[in-house]
Amino acid sequence: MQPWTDTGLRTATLEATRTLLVRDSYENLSMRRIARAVGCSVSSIYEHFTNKDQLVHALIDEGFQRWYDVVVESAAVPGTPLERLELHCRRYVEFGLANPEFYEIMYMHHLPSLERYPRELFRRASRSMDVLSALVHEAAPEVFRGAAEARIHAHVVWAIIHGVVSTIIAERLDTRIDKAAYVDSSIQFAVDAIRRMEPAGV
Amino acid sequence: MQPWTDTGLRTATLEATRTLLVRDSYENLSMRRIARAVGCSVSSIYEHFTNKDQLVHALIDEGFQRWYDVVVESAAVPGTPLERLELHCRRYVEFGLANPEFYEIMYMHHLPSLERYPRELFRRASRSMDVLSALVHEAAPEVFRGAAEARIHAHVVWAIIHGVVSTIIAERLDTRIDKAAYVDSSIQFAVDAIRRMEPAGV
Amino acid sequence: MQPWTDTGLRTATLEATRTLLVRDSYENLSMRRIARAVGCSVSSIYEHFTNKDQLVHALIDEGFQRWYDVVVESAAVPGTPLERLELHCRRYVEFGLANPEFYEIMYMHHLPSLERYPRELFRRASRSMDVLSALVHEAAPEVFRGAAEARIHAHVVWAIIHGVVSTIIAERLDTRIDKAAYVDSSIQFAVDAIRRMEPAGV
Amino acid sequence: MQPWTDTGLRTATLEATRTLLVRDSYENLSMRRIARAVGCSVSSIYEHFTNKDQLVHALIDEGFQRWYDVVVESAAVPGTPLERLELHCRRYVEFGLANPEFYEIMYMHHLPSLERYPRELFRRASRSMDVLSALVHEAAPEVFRGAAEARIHAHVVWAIIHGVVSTIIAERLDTRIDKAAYVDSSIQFAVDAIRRMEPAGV
DNA sequence: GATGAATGAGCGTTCATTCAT
DNA sequence: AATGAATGAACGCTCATTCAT
Repeated sequence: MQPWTDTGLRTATLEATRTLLVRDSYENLSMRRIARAVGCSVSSIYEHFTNKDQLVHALIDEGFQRWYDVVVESAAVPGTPLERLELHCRRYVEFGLANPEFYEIMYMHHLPSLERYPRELFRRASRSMDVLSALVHEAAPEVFRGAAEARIHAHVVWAIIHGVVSTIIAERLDTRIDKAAYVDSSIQFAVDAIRRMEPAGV
Repeated sequence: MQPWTDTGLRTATLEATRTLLVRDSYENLSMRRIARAVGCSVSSIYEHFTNKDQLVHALIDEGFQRWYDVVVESAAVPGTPLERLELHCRRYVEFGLANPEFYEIMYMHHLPSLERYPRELFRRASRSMDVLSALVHEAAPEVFRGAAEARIHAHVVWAIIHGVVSTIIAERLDTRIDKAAYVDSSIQFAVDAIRRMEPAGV
Repeated sequence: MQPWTDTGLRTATLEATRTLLVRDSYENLSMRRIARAVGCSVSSIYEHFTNKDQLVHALIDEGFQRWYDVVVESAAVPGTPLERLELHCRRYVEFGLANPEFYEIMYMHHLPSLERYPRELFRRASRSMDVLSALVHEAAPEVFRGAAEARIHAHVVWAIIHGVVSTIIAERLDTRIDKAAYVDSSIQFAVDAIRRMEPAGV
Repeated sequence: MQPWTDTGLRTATLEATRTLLVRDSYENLSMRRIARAVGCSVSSIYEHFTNKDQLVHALIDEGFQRWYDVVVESAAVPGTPLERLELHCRRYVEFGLANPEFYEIMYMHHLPSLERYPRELFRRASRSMDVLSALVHEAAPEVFRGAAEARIHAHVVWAIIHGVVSTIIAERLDTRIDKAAYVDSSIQFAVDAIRRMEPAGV
């Protein structure tokens, strides 16, 4: 049923890599460590992934797929556009905080090292962003002269929630700040700004 | 009078490191490369910095100092609190984009690797954040029941501008997005949200 | 009737190996690459060849067989002994330059790595040399007190043509030298030296 | 007095490499083996040679220098041109057989792997060949219409002696052949051929 | 204050080979 | 007859760091 025959080791490798990413961050990720974590030889990993890059790409891909699944599922939840936008934002933060290992390689990492990231995977990565753009457009249709303008605002919304998630993940949030309140405020911030655009357009 | 005796090599090392960070990114930073860039032996660098970590810490410190200088200078510019908040945000983005090498190690880098970052330096780092908190409090004084609440909102504001800068630096901004418009919209977003809080408090 | 049952894969393997030898030279020859070129698994090759060594030996053997075929065919061409000697030399150079991949493993390669090269194959390899010895003996029969002496001179003749071929194959020939003239002169050299022995014997 | 300060390790490395080349041939030469032979760490070798290539180049260079020293010394020996040509050939064979490790990397190895061999070193390598060309020209001056023609014949002479040396080094010489007689005959071959050119020019 | 020499650990990757199926 | 899975050893090379001078 699966597109690739799973020998177990492939899955185990991806899983171990994920774990290592959480514990030691990307910079300390090495094929040797992965092998040690999996409990197999280094060369065995090369049987399943041609490269370290390819292995990471596979993980990134899995991350974007997982996030896209959440996006699709959220988009199906009934509610006003603004409610759905808020849900989207909330799910984004939840996803990021629940999967920091994915989040880091998906969104926080330098592109140069991922330069050879295949075009097709890139496309898969941007699908979710398109949904957000559509949501923003839907939430304040009269405001934006076109999809282009909505796209900018979608990216601004994304800047907020990305700023929130990355700050928390990088452990840069002031310890005196209540995390939940911080997240709530940020999302409120984003949604309110879009909401207030409606009268502004009149 | 100076906290550290400067033989010239110390300064040269920091400078070379900065240059290397811009050119090759943090991942490719090595003591050897630095020494080669400075034109001295590796051990000479160890004469001035006990560690690679310590050297990077010194650079981070320098970055926070630079940013704080900008903050102080901006705070002195006359204008309404909201205007000064906007200026602060704009300067922040400018600073980040103009000094990506500093920005990366200051804000985007994992803490684990900097675990031993001394407490004192941390404090120096948060001074600028305090100014932002004060600015936000000042801009909408009746709204916040206390400094704590203002602090949260200041962090939300920061999440936005940090999201913007880090997205651009990590080269993750959709190529179809106009960068200037993106920056402007984001700052407008942040300031407007704080501004609209005024009547909300009534 | 055949000494080995040929499933097609054996032949395909030898063929692919030959191609790889031409393209990537012996140093880059690996079982993996061969398997990839053949389009089968690595283990399948091990089904037909117990070793990488054995596979190479089979190829060497094929090379010596090919060269022997040329030798036999050349020996059948009518002409004086000296003419046949010249033809032999010319064919040798032609064979070497046309099959550099064979030539390299046949004549230029270190023996140590082929230590286990079976005695029988060695014998097959020296048949051609025997023909050359016979030719030399025939060309100047009165000169040599015995086959032993003729054999030495045959090896000297071979040293020349081998020197020529290996120099060209190793790309060590001075670029200012015209290759054809170089080959012609060398062969002339060899044949003339043998020819002039005739009167010397008187 | 020496152009480079010798810490001993550099020299030891070159020496060990030479030894390994004789024992295990170039194909089995590895930085690890060298380090093991020297009795130091791998990285220590990298302190003295930037590359494996560079290390081998240094050795090749030393080889060509050694051979050139012999060439110059031989050229100073009094005698007729033909006698000096013979001496040159004899010394060549002696040098090759006495320094097989040098000979292999100097003359028998594929160029591709040495592609990056610096131009200057190449020039140093060809100086000796120029001397041989001059010797051949001198030995039969009326024969050759120009230096170009002499150069070809010099290369033919070289093909002989190279063929002899490489055959012996590669252990490809028929065991029934007396090595000394083989060498003598070859050299006689080469010199006689050049000598007989004199009357041929009349 | 500065350096040359040295090192052990680690990196990504490739290799020939084995073995159960 | 053929294969997928796995492995240990080796490869060239870079790293942060130490230490005697």
